[in-house]
Amino acid sequence: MSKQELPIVQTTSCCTSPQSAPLGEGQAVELAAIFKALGDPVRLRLLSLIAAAEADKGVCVCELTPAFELSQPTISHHLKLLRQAGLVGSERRGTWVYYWLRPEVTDRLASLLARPANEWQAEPAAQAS
Amino acid sequence: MSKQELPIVQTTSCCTSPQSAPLGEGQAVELAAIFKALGDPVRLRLLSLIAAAEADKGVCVCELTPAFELSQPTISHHLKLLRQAGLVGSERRGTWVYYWLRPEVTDRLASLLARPANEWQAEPAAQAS
DNA sequence: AACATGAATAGAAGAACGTCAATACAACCT
DNA sequence: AGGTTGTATTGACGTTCTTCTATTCATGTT
Repeated sequence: MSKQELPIVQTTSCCTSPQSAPLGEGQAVELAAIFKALGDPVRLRLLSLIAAAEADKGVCVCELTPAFELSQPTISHHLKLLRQAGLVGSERRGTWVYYWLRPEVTDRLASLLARPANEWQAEPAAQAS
Repeated sequence: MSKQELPIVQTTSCCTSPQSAPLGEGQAVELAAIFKALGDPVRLRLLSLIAAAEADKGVCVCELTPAFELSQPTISHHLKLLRQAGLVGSERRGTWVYYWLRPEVTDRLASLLARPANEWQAEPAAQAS
């Protein structure tokens, strides 16, 4: 049970099958899973709290849970979904577990949404300055 | 029944209640609704097809439906969700209905995701060039 | 006016989701 | 070793979502 799920996205994506259609089925499934993780108010607020922390430090779950009027298992569940989507990473430090943002993934989504008129195809992640 | 739903987002958002927390509850609900609309492979592909078209022309539903192995009502339903999220606009031209992208909304999401370490707060829409 | 075609709506069935209470696991501290 | 605190997992319940078939609405044509 100590299996750590792999993130859905590989930012170094090697295209699935760039046929003719823009955004192939495979990529659509992959991206939709990430957007679905963002499609909940609690998870969005969690992510914003996590993103607000210093990247290398991370945020303790013990700081996140009391920010919501939800049970601790519910918060834990949402954090798990964010992690499975690849949006955050997590690590245990002593008694506490810390979560941090993975900007590669959010950047990928941002670059995808930023130029919708252009290419929605596979994009080898943003190489922003 | 001829009521045209209003998009969820008003890009000229007048802040709900910028308290202390990053991304207030209200904004989280609002944004999550948009991300949820993106959280389905079919809708993502629909959006990419719509985005690929010339902005002022739009895409006919009659071109979108045969691109999927789904029933016509199902496609119609997904298009409705994209429209309710404010991601696309639609218009009837004679026998056919056309859909087009609303870049203001996708741009807003992009700018939100692009700088997660910075401010997730209310953002008066991107004022791109 | 009747008909044909494109698109939206209504209603239903099954799967997936969000939440909780209860429990299990992990690490620290006597 | 036993107890305490922080976090994750399990199982259940009600809601929401995706999809379908059947039907209705809208427009254009004969």
